[in-house]
Amino acid sequence: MTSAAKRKAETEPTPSLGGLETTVGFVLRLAQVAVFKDLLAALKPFDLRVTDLSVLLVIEATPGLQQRAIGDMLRIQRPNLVIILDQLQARGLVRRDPVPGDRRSYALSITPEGAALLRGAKAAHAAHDRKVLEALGDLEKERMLTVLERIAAI
Amino acid sequence: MTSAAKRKAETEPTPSLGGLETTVGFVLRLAQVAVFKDLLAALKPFDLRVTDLSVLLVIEATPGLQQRAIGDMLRIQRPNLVIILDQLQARGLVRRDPVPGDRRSYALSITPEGAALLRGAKAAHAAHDRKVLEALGDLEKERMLTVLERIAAI
DNA sequence: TATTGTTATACTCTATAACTATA
DNA sequence: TATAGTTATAGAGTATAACAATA
Repeated sequence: MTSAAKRKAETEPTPSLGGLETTVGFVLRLAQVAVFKDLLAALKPFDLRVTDLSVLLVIEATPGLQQRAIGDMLRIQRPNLVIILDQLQARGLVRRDPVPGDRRSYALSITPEGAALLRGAKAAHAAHDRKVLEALGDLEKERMLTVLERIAAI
Repeated sequence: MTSAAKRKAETEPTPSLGGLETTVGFVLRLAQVAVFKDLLAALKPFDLRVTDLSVLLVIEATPGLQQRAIGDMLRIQRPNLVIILDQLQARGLVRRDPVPGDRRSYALSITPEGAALLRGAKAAHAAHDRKVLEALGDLEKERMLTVLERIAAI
């Protein structure tokens, strides 16, 4: 041990997280950050952020949906969703079509190009999700989802 | 049903999350946001953010700790931690004392005022944590922590 | 009056480069 | 040369107020 290291060992106490490490909230946060980082990396080849993918998935699942509905479902503020859709539309991935009977809103849908990109992105998403599921071990996914939903409803 | 509502029902399909709702990552995110929102509200009376509390807890648990060590433990970039500590110090909650043998760094500690505030904040934190634990139902906390730690290590 | 989408803006969190003073 | 703390700044992500067009 060098004298500097020795002095360091004398001076610095062994650090502790002060109980934080046995807190669900703290570990929940670490897990969520890790999952989003991993998913973001997986979506990199498609130039999509996590939010972009979620918006595309919702539109694909329910074509004709209006912006307001998507924002409500994904908890994205309307002004922020405008920007996201502008970008996706500029890339030719989604369309904003007129809604018969309501000229205020748009019917959103995925373009063929969007669908093609989504196929790859969904495969990457699935691979990522499998990694997360492996971390669950023998804890059933449904059990985990139920608990997380209950926490989300706090 | 009004004619507007009827037209709405005809036009808008029943929306779906497109499989997102059965994804651990998505629900994990909802849970984490809910937990942090609840904790932030619980800490409001003490004028502390979640990060402030975690920093105070770590310093209290290990007095004499240096800024770098705290940043590493809590995953806070050093430049950002400077601001946080500046604020806590300006409020008289923490102290930056000289470290014998290394004039580059500071030994951090909680002041009596900080300790007094922390007592209340810790009680609020504990009450919040009990709410989270209730949402776990019969799933043991240790089991949950283990799974979340494994996910965090993805 | 209320609602959809929009614009502009602000606030928080997080991240990076470069500096200083020490080691 | 490397490290601790700092400064300045930039980039996400998120939030609110106010507007135009339409209901």
